[in-house]
Amino acid sequence: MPVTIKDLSQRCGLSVSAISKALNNYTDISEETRAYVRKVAMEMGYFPNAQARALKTNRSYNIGVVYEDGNRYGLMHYYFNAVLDGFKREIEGMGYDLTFINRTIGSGQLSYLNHCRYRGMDGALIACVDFYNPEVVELAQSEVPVVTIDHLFSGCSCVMSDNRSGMRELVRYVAQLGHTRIALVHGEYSAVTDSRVSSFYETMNQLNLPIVKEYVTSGLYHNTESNRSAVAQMLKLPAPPTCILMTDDFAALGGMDAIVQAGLRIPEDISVAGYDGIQISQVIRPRLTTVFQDAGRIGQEAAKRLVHRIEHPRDALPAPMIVAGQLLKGETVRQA
Amino acid sequence: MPVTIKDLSQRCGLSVSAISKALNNYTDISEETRAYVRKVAMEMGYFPNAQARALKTNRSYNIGVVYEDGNRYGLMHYYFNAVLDGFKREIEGMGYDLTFINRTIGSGQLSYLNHCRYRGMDGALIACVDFYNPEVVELAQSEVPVVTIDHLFSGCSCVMSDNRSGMRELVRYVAQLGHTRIALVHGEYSAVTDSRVSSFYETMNQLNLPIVKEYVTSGLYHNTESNRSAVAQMLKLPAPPTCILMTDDFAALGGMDAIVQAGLRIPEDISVAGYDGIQISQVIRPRLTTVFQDAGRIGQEAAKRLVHRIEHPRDALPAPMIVAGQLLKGETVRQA
DNA sequence: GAGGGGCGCGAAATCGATTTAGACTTTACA
DNA sequence: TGTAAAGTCTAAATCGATTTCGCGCCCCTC
Repeated sequence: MPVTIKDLSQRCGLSVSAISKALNNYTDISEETRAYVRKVAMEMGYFPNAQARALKTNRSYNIGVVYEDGNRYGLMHYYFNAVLDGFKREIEGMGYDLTFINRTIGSGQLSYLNHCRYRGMDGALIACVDFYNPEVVELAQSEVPVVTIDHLFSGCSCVMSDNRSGMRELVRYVAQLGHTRIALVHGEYSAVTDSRVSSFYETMNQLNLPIVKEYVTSGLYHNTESNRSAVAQMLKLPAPPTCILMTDDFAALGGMDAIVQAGLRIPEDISVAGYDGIQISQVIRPRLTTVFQDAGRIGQEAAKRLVHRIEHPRDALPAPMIVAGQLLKGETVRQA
Repeated sequence: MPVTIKDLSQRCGLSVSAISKALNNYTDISEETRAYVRKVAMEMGYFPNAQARALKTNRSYNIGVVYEDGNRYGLMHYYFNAVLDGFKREIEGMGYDLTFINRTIGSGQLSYLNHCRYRGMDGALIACVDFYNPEVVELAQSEVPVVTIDHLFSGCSCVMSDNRSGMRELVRYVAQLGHTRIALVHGEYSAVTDSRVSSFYETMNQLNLPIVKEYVTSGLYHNTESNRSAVAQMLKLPAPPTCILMTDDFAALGGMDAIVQAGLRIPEDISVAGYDGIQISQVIRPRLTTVFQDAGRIGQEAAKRLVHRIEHPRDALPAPMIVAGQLLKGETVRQA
């Protein structure tokens, strides 16, 4: 059994409260006593009981992670896993633990918000979810400090990837290589999709490139099949595009496969690009042209912001942080 | 503020203990009262405070996950993420939460075991770690119920993939296609590596195939560069192998790249196979020949075993569960 | 009608910490 | 020298639950 504060009290010949104060740097404990208590605590291998402390202080040093999308990719989502990994490293370094939030308790059901309250979460990270889910909205607007990734709720901290400039750079790059018939397979409705699609239109307009209605179509993020069929459709057009931008790197694999199946070569016959810059995109051949989003850093920044919000709740909420992407010139886009 | 049991007590005109008993199905509360309390609890949106309950009962309904390997792939490890995903779904369905175990607490350090105690974990999943790490061993041999993936500790529940039969099937398959110069790039030392390597030797012997010393070499799991260089080395041999088995699917991408760089084609000039059967392996072209391990199911079974162990501690420890793999005949191994 | 046995509920201790209020000792100062 | 002010520590309440023990009450039985 772990050593309790009571054990320390007995061993030191001091009251329980004196021990607690000594360990928590209260000023009404002499330097001498404090040092003595610390020494004994170390010797006996004492560490506080998290639940007892949390019960009294309302601080659990535990952060909830809402990480379930409707499509159930969950922990298999490459981009978000990288975000979560960065978040985890950073927040653990600051003394917090990470617990997944779900909607069950014992045999019953609980909303995300109540699950956070149930465990006394100090804050929550919302990533990889449907941000339009009412339960997600409820949590974001509650008293629980929340940080979101790639979606802005009023009153919440937020870190987002700069999808506008990423898409702009990408379009400019392929345009500069001579492509004019550029297609976009975008993901399902979300803030991210919104930024990318509108940036796509904007940039195409700025470059005086024609926007063909059939060239802009909808797929699903992280879903190879949806990109496969979207691309297959496009290839059947009388005048197919010469370059196709996919929803993301992983899904791009499906789109690329459709191209190969159609007997075309990448990039000799048709160019493609992804988005995200996940690890595999740079390991496969041909190396994927894509926009790298520093997911690890995004997670890290999210952790910093959330902890600041928890520990300094009265500070003004800073503007959402925008993390710039970086164009990776791979081997899948070729001079047109 | 959440509703407490005291609020319920006032509202119902019953003692706090009566409320608690009613909600916990004690037999000394009348059916009528029980129903009444439940109804009011529902109306007021009551749910218990996890820390208060855990403090008293020593049951946190929280499971620790040790998930940090020395190589820091952590949450980016495709195979283990799939295991964790299956584990998470299953265990959440049984009313438990998942918290990552690390080695910090506030500003100090804590062993994995003490971190579990600190949070009052009901049990722990050990996956994706160096199983020879002394702290991991300490946790496995402690009073905390533990389930491990792909490594057997005495006294612990365990679910493992059948690496012996998987490797056997794979070797037989490529041999049957006429390959005799079969190479193996295996991963770093571990129980899994051990099974695969010894099964490789066994099967080669059974098939009366020659084992060339230079054909068996060491790489690192999940590391494309190590497989790349291992394969590059082999290709320089006077008589290179005609088929190379890699540490795993992801790392195989590096090995395959080395082959392409050397101006060879897959599988026309040389055959390759991976291991794991992760999602991307079946999306890339050529589709990778590999052994599929049902990671989701492995995680799920691990969850079931762990919970059983927690809830029925006196039951005899069942033998480790061995989950069979399944050969996926892709497009990267060809008739020799 | 007195004793015995359920039944239904309440009082109080408890888990392991934190924190307020107060007590006692020593020092400081007029 | 007396009193105020520090300086150090203790006692006890508290957080929100669970659980043991015991107390009435009703009914049954002899």
